[in-house]
Amino acid sequence: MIPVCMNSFMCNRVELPVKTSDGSFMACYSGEGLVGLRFPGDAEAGLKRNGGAGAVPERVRAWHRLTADALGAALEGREPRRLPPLDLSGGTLFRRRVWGVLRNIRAGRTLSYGEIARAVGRPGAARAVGGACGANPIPVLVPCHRVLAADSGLGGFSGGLKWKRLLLEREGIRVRG
DNA sequence: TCAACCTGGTAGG
DNA sequence: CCTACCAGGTTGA
Repeated sequence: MIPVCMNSFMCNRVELPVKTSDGSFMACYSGEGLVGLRFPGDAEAGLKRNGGAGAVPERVRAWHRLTADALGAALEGREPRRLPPLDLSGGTLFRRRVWGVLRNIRAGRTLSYGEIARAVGRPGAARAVGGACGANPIPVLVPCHRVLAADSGLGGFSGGLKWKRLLLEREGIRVRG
């Protein structure tokens, strides 16, 4: 018997919109959980494979409800009470470690890229941490926006710095500039 | 092997 | 405070 799926990258994916007061986000699910979240307007229609070909499994709909609730809370600057399972298997070991640290930064708090580098045992890898943040497939819920430069500067944000500013603002964090 | 990155630290105006 | 510069870890091509 051939396994149906050895890794999430090979699996069919389902994309569902999350309507919020800040626009319509797009959530993407694998067989393991939420694999991606895109900001409103982000084209990148990439690897979607469901194509409306079938009904969305109940399990995925349940995850999606959790996603919608969590995103709603996060956009208000609150800590989501519950998250759907996150499928972060698409990342390298280093990146998954970094994302793990990100998930432990609570709303209203921040860390610097260098601090995270030290936290994962790679003191000199601050820049690589930036790369890992940029590769984060689930922004907002995996809060890469809570990472600032060592001088408290804003740093970067692949989703657009306006979003980073907005998210930090909602959490009551003032950024210089 | 190489260049691209969401860096950090130092040195100089 | 600001610009210039470079060492630096990880990744994907």
